[in-house]
Order: sequence, then C-alpha cells, then structure tokens
Amino acid sequence: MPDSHDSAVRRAQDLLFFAYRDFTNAADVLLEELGLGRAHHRALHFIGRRPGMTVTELLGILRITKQSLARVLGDLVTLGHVAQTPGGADRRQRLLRLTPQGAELEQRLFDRQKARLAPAFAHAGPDAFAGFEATMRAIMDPATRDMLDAAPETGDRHVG
Amino acid sequence: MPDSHDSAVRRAQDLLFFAYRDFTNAADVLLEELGLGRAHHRALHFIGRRPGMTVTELLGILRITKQSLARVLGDLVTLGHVAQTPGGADRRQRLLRLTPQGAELEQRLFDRQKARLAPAFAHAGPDAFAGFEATMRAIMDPATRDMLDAAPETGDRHVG
DNA sequence: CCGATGAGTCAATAATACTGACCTATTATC
DNA sequence: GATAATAGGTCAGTATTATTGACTCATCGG
Repeated sequence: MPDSHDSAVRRAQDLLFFAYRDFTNAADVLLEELGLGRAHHRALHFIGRRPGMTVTELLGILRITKQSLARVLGDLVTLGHVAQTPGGADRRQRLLRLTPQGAELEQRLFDRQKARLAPAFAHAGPDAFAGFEATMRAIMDPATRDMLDAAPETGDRHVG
Repeated sequence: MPDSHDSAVRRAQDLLFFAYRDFTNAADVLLEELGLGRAHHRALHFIGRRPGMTVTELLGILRITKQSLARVLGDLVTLGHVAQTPGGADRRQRLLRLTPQGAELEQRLFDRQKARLAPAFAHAGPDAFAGFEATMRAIMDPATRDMLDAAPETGDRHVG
C-alpha cells in the first residue's frame, strides 16, 4: 500500500542512481588510461582525505574484505602512489599516505570530478547544496555520520 | 592549486560515496536471502518504474552491455518476476513488465530502502529535499536529466 | 530486395569481490 | 614470561558483474 512518501522515495532512488552513475563516470576515462579501476580511485581518495589512516580504518570505510583491498593497495604501493609507514604508538599498524606522485594522481582524478560537481553546485546554489548535504547525511547510517564528523578532515595531503 | 570550491567538492565526494553505500546496502540482506544481486534489483526497479520499456532502453539506463543484462534478465524471467511481450508497433521489441510476483518482490525491496529514506527526508525537511533534488539533477549528465524528465514516471503502460 | 535495428546467444576474459584458512609481528593481559 | 588478541599480510578457490567480439534471427523501413 503506497503512502504519501512513496513518490519521493521512488524519485530519490532514481536521483541517487543516476547522479552517482554519472559522477563516478567522470573519472573513468583517466582511470582507464592508467590501467586502474574505481577501487583504486576510492582508496586514493580516502587515503588522501585522512593521511595516516590504518588499513583497518580503510577496510571499514570501503566495506570490503582484506583480500579485496590487498590487490588494490598492492597495486598502488607498487606503482609508488601510496606509502606505508609503521605506526608510532602501535608498530603493527601500517599508516597509509599518498606519495607526492600519488597526491598528484589523486588531484588529477579529483579535477575530473570537480569539473562536474563545481558547476552543478554553482548552478543549484548554496541553499540547495545545504539541503543536499543535510539529506545525504540523513540517508547514511548513524555510525557513518558519526565517523564523518569525527574525521580530522585534514586537507593537507601533499606528504612525502 | 585549490580554489574555494575544492572543499565543497571533496565534501560532496564523501557524501555521495557514503550515502550511496548505505542506501544500496539497505536492500542487500533481502536480496541475499533470495539469491539475487544488486543488478537484479536495479533491473526490477527500472522495469517497475517504466513498464513496457524496451531492452535497449534498459541497457541505456543501466549502462551495461547486452551480455551483462542477459544474465540478469534471464534470471528474472526464469523466476517469473519479469514478463516480455512483443511490441505492438514494432514486433522485434520485447517490452518488459513486472509480473504480479515481480511487483511484489520489487515492493519488498522498495520497503527496505523506504525505511531508510523516508525518515531521512522527514528529518531533513522539504526544503532540504528540494535542494537535494536540484543538486542531484545538476550533477547528472544533461542527457540523463532530459531522459528523466521525459520519463512517464509511473503508470501502467501495458503495451502489446 | 536490402540495409539497419532489436534482441538473443556464444566464447573468452577482466575487475572486483567473496570465504576460509593460515602466518608473522606486535600489543595487551594474566 | 606465557598467552591471548590484534594489525596486517597471504594463499587457494570461487562468485558476481562486467567486458569485447562475433554471430544468428526476426522485423522494420526505404
């Protein structure tokens, strides 16, 4: 039995699917040139977002298994995009950060998505963006929201 | 060289990833019980959204190849969730519809996602939803936006 | 008639993901 | 100090979802 919210929910399903599809697609051409996939891009993005994060933290964000990440992370380390350094407090940890080369690659991928998102936000306006952010946050698991809020959000990713 | 839009774009990357991840995850438990995947859900959703759509139209929406769709659609037809009827004007076409059983399954999957989205929209409020919709639309390819606007949006198009 | 289109199919392959088991190094606890 | 737990890595095997390319068949349209 449909209630009055159904049409908005149906609408939102469409919006989420198409916006996400076209958004992710923006970086695909560059990724393909480099022989990398979206999984590599996701790893680069989140390592850049939170330099010094642990492998376990990244696994929790991506919601994949250790074995799936191993391939992607192995590629990125081999290619010199990601560096692993033992943790200071806990030397079992391998803290992840982008190399200068990895940061440059991530920036190039970022620019592709920025070319799509920045005009979209400019067109929609700041109020729409605020509504977008509030709604997207409300869609997430509470735990995901808390994790986002707890994130250091250190924008300085140009590390050595 | 970062400009003033970079932080909003970075932020949006996170929002898109996490909201989409948690949103799609909402139906996963039910799908797994049924031995189906997200690809099956996507097909059910769009066939339910636009009854009577052709295979070519569905391929264009999902942006996958005919061979990828063949497996998914074959499963759904075999299981009795989707029916194919020859087109009236063009008998080469196989117009896709949900069977009553398929519609019931789609509704059950929908309810899982609705349980996540409806409270989110209620919490964020109508203005936020409007901003969400405007922003998501602006993120899409113009062609995608046009396709959405041209869509009948609902209704029982029992063609053929 | 004939070229183009809608749909289905075959074979082979790739990317991404999974389970489960097992190993090492290190930390924390008894 | 022995031991359990954790962080991370690895191996073997498998599943899902996707790909490309080459066909076939029926039908449409000029």
